[in-house]
Amino acid sequence: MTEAFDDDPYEGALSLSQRAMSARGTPYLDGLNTEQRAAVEALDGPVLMLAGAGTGKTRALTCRIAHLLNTGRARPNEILAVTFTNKAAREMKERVGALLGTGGEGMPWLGTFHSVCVKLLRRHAELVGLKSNFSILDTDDQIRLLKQLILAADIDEKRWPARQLAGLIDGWKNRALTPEKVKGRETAAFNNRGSELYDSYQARLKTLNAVDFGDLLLHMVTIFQTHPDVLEQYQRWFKYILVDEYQDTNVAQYLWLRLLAQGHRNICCVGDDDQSIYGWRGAEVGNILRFEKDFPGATVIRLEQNYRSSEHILATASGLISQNTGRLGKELWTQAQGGDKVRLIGHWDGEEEARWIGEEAEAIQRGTRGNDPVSLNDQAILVRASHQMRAFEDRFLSIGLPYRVIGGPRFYERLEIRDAMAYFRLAISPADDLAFERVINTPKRGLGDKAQSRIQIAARENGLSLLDGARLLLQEGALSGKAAGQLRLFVENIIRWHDEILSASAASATTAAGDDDELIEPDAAGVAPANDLSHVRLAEAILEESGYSEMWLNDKTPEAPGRLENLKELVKALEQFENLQGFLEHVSLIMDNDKQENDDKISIMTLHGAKGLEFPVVFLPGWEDGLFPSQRSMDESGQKGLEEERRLAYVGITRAEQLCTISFAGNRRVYGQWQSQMPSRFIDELPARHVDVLTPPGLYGGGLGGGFGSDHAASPAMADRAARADVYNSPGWRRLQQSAARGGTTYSSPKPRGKPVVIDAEEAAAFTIGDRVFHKKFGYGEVMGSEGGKLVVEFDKAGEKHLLASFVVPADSADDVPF
DNA sequence: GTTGGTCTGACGGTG
DNA sequence: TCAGACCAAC
Repeated sequence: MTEAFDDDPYEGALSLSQRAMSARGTPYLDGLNTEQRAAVEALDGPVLMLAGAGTGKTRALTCRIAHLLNTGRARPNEILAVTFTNKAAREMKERVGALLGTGGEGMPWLGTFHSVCVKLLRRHAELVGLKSNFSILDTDDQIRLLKQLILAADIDEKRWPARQLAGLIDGWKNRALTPEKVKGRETAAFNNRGSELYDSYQARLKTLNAVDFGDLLLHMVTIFQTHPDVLEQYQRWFKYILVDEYQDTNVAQYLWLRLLAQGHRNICCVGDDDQSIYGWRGAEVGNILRFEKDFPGATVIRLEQNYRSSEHILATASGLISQNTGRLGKELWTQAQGGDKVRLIGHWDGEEEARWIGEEAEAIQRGTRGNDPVSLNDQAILVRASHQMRAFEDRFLSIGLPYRVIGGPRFYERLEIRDAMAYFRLAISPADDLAFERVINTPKRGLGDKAQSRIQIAARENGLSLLDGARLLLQEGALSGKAAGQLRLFVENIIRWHDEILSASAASATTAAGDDDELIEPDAAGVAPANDLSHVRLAEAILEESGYSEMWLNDKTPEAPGRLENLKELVKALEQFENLQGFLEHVSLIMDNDKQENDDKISIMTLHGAKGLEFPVVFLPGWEDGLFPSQRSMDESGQKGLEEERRLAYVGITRAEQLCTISFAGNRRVYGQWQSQMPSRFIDELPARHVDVLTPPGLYGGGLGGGFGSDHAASPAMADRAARADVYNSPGWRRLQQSAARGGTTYSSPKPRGKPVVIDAEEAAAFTIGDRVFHKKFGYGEVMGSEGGKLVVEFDKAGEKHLLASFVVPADSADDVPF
């Protein structure tokens, strides 16, 4: 695990490249600052580029690639450059292309970790018992498969849901732990059978000739570790390695990189420990903190000049992040001066917050806030969790404010698209059992649970795929008339489609022969526009002949037309690909959905999704304890979790160039129930000097402030003083902050005691606020009030619950009740 | 086997 | 709020 990087046989390469450098100009170096330039020119040996938010990291990185190519140190296909997102990969490709005046193609190994690994794994699949045409399961498939395994293991799926198992297994894979390595590390989860389930999951994947996302990395690490010859080949091949967002790498990615970097030792990692926000999916900030130990003699370059944000915004972000411990430490600075302070405003509830932000965005767009007009495209709302988006969508729809949701439910995750894709998958590989299961009874073919389980049994007993199992049953005449007829049709269709694909690919194989030029491959399977569109026709035919399109035509629900529309779009998207196979690959890895739109719209996205982006105007709503920082994060990871949330806040603030507005609401609907919220503890950590508080008096005190938010902008200084006095110094604020600091359980504002709670006619006044009650599952608690006919009880152990009064009894009578 | 109604528990994000 | 699970009726 700790192989030393002690010997570097490529030191002599220097003179060669220097010769090359003098041959061509280096215009791309112009305009870089000293540090950026150092980062671009330190080509050899390990380099760690600590690049704070907005310091021109991508610029430095792309210039570095250009420089590598321009100085002749490496050919485009000898550079391995990995990113986390498709967006980042695309951007880098484009920018390198622009710098060099080439198309931006021609860097086959610039991509996401996953896409690079797929490419590698297709070449070496047999080393881990797969065929090179393995399919990539998405989360949905994964869950369905795990569900079956849990069922088969006779474990209560209620108690141990498949989602949780998926999380467990992902966690292991992120840490590069194979089932063998997990054995003996058993936890109580899944009745101590977690590793057993993991093992059978992997076995099942192998028989399905499939991998999940985690496997892409894990398998490659396994191959590199067990086949030194393969590893050496790539160590030699990749002369330079570049890694974006290094702080987000997990253990598997880290090992993968280290193994590959052992050859030339030319690895350049770019990252910012303050922007590490993916701990929950296994990212190890430790990787970046440890870089200099891992790669002795590494050059460390800090990019600290910020070109993005105004002075106050930067200072606010810095003040906040300085509360974190264990940082590598960077001092961001800017030449920019003046500008608006970060604004802070509290609202009565989430809807009010959405309303205010909508109005504010429009005012800023028109320039009626005393500012220059800012288009909606240049404004963004960044939320902690995607469910917060809804309030904004509702509001914006009703006032007709154009918006776009970025990273919302993705096109390819829609039901109808997944169904259609399952048909395509079956056509390509009829043995794809997961796809078979998905659509065997969609549209309804009268093949319900009973028929399906018979097919399952027939398949398992004979070691066949479900399709072949079904054929067997048909041959034996084991099914009754109607079901048999439908099944026969289904099976015959699949085989016919499959045959068409086979003959189509046989035809194209004769025309398109060509060997791999060493490790150079045509980029991703068939993204090039195809002139032969037979696969598009086939796709249409599949949707027709399966009866799938018809199913939605006959569907009277309001969403049916939209679904048909989506299916059309799907078929259209196919035109860009050479064949169905290439399309499926694209979908499983790319799956992104951001269309180029030219309309002026405000963006709504999650904080995670906003990383790497910047906007002149940014709104950061929902800064409430429990929501942000998220309760779950703190429960799961304690102090570490809180610091990660703080980094997320830092990422949010640093997205803003000119104007950043933080807001919180006193009340919010959670799971459709109203809940009182407390301002986020992060608000208290903002350096007051750089913050304008727009909150009017009385949000938490007496009368609830309606009517604020309109006039304070006219006299910001006054509003500032008045508001600060109220918000920062009011007893209410202090009390809230103190109870937050105690980590108190109370998310409810104080309620008057002794007032009867009317639940319904029968139960009227059965309970009073402040009553102690007992519930058979949640234990003892205190009645806080009522809502929507339900009792609100704060349980000592289980927290606040909303439940029917009939489920609790007065605490003192608990012993009398035979539960 | 299908449909439809009620009940329950989840909502952190990504490839 | 809302999807999925569950159960009763057709």
